[in-house]
Amino acid sequence: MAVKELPVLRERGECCDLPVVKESWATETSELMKALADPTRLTMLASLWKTDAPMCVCDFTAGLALTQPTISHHMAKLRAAGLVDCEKRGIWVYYRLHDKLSPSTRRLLGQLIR
Amino acid sequence: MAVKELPVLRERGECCDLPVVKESWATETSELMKALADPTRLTMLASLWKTDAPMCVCDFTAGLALTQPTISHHMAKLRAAGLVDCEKRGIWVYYRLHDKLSPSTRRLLGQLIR
DNA sequence: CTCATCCATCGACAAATGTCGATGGGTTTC
DNA sequence: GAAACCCATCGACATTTGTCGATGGATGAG
Repeated sequence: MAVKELPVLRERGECCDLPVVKESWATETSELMKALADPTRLTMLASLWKTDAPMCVCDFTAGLALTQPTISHHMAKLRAAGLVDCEKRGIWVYYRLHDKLSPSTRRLLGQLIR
Repeated sequence: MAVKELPVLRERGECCDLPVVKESWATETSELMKALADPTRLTMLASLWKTDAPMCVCDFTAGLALTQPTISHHMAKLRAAGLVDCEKRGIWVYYRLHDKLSPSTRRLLGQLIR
């Protein structure tokens, strides 16, 4: 609540410099956050994380109250973000967490899903 | 790429059960992710994280190529997400990271910002 | 008091996003 | 073959989101 130590006294019209934050970091990180910023996608990721087994689109269509195109749409976003990988096997398409997730991304998911 | 161990043979029309993922967790976590899913807000958070000093709206207006209402709008979102706190002091409104961030949220930000 | 500065809010707008129904391609079973 | 199933893509639509200009309140300097 209370600001303990105020910065040096302000002069009107003078602003503090911002620390350097790389624009590429901000855009790339926001892309990852966008992929995670949906309850359906989080649920799908958490399911894949917990079972640690490949699952098909129809599994999510059955478990979540959403149509098949919607599930495919969300899976495509997770795939575009590099979070998920898939393999076609017969009639089914098996999705799983991408096995080459960077350690930091894996830690991130672990923290979120716990 | 390759699915090592396939689940038990599938029957057409039969789907696997999803592990239990609480809906409240998904919606709450997605709210946090939405707050982080924007390059401007990430930059502002990283600035507050790195300087560990309160900063004003005009500082960000000067440092980022955005108008003052837009900066205020983003700050309001960060505040609504509980990530940021503010205190008015004279003409200025000082923003800082919320000092009562949960440990998990603090770890999360630490991982993102590095 | 008057004016300049900082800031939040409002209304407007374009762009992005989540969802659906319809369609069609692949694949297996009959 | 023919039919049934799984899935991706397309077009459409409503909602949300990021941005801006305009406005007004609050506060301090002159």
